[in-house]
Amino acid sequence: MPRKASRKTPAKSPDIRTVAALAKVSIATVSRTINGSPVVSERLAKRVWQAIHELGYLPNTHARTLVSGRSRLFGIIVENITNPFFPELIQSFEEVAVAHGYEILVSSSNSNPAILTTCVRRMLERKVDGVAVMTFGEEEPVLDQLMHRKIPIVLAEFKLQDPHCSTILLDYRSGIHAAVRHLAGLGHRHIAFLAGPHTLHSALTRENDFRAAMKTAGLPIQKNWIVECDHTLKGGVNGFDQLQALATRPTAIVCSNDMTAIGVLRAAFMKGLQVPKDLSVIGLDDIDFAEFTLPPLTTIRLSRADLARAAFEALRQQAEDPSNPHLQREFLVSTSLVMRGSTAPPVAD
Amino acid sequence: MPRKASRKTPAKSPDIRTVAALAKVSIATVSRTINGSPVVSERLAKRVWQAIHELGYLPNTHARTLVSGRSRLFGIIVENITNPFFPELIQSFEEVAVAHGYEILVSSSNSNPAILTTCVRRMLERKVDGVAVMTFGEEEPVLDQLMHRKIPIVLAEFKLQDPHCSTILLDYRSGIHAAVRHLAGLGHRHIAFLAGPHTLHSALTRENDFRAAMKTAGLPIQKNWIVECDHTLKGGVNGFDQLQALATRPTAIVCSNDMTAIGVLRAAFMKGLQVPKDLSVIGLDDIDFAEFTLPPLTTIRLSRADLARAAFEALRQQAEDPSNPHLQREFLVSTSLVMRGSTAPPVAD
DNA sequence: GTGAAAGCGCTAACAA
DNA sequence: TTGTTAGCGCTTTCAC
Repeated sequence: MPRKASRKTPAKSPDIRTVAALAKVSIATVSRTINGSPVVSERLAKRVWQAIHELGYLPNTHARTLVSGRSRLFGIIVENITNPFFPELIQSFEEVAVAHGYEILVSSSNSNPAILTTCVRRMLERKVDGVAVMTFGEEEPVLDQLMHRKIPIVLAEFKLQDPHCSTILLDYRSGIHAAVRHLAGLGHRHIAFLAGPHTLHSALTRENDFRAAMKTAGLPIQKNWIVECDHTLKGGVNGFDQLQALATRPTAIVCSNDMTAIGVLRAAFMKGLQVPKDLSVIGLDDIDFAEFTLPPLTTIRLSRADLARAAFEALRQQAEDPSNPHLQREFLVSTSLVMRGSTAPPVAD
Repeated sequence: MPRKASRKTPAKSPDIRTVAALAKVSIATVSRTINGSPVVSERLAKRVWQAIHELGYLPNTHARTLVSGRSRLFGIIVENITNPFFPELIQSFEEVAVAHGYEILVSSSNSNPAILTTCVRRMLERKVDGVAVMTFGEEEPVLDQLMHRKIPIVLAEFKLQDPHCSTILLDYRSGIHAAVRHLAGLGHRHIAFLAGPHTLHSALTRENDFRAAMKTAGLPIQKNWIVECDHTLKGGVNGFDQLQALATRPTAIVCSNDMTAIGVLRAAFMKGLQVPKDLSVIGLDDIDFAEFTLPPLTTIRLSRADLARAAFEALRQQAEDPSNPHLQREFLVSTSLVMRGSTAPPVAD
């Protein structure tokens, strides 16, 4: 009975030694082959690949990471995965990452500093090669942990004087100016802005760009017409209600993000206002859903794919080629107006 | 000049040896302390923790994984992260996982078998301790890879006779019966069903449950009134249009998921139909957004949190206690009707 | 061009 | 109770 032969050890999954044995080479050669080292002779390489396929061998990334010091893992921290903007961002980030042989670790901070800290800690334990912090302005508390350990980071809209930190600048200006110009061209003079939470850099930037755009367009800014919301649907509803309670009301509303705008659409409908006849609404982000609102939302598009690509590229450069003097530390992602059905000339007043 | 002292090696991050040295104990004691072994004396444990905090030491998970054979990593594969159902599921899954000291790897298959295969491969390389395949019925092609390697898997709505595979059964029946009963109670007799793609088990199950519910309610099923859509917004629009083109039209539509229902809402509005006055609509899932549609969507709630918890629990049991004879291999997640504003009695015909 | 061998940071036997 | 030590699976010198 071939007992000894048939049950060596309880059938572990094949490792580099198994492959080496089958291909009749050393494990070094197997390693070189897998990593595409040019020194291996074709003859041996072929035998190695053959063995690999035969065994269905998959290299153990943990072992690789341990010895090489590189995990090929990038973390991405978003504010809230439940906000449609982020899954689209994650999707694109995953795509580029996988295409380059990286894996990603996703976490939501839910705008909670304590959770954010935990996320970072977890990523540190998993030895990520870099972290994309896509929380748009709530990141300060954790930056230290990351920088301290010299982990590459990429931030949105927040510059940091640190050799390991890159920034993606979002050029809201172009999109917001286009939006205001569009509205002004339609004849609107009374334009409100539903801002995001003032704790977010991005929200502040957007608001400032709106103010600037209004000034450029020669339009008056009414203090009452800039109201701080929270980038949620419900926030948009509330913001709209606040605006409606005013003595003089705007004929158009620019929102700091699409969710807010969708909230406005909804609230306006409930109040019997017709968009765009009675009120023009413009969002920001252009989430997939914006196309399907009623009416379809005119909005300022911020490409998630562009953002994701920039974030990945920033991380990749830092991780793979940190000493390159031409390392790009600032990336720019632009915005643009996409016209749909939620804007029209104001009713004569 | 203290040159030698100040630059030992280029300041690597502290490892278990550094901690041991600082605490004046062996590395074994450090390891035991970290892992909560009860044998370490309080005195030493205290010194170790002290050193750990002082150094900001974080254990290297890759090293741990390598030696222990367990990565404390679970994979979760969803069909499409861009569908709002899934981020909510992922969010809950992440929460339970992290609470139990696990990390998660997220991937979208985008209903593409080739991508699915890649996802699984990546997860295998990262040595996940288990995979939750939440693609609702497109999983067959990859199951083999997973089972072959004896990785615990949990599937939604698909039973497999394999010792490493658990199943989460979704009890659509209760919810769908309640929905039909609700509609019948309102006086509807002409009820249509906008199904999901027939390639999905879950879609088929939902459709069958609808048929059964209609039968139970003593209502006729018209062949024309069951149309296959694709679980997207656009699909809902198309489905609605198809129904409208019919000679006799339903007064109520039950949809296989919320996105479809939202599409119907939108299409109905465009056609000048008022929901729920002219048409009742019921969705399935109860995504966050359902509450904010116009009118708010009456829908069959499928709790993502329950689903996520069940999936995690299934995986955890298999990963941590595979030989337990009481291991639970089937989990049930139920559904229930949540009434909102999209249903009403039919107009007299 | 190829192989032998030294670790990467940790856990788990085994000794003491 | 604590410490010593042998690997986990791999990459990477360094010889040959």
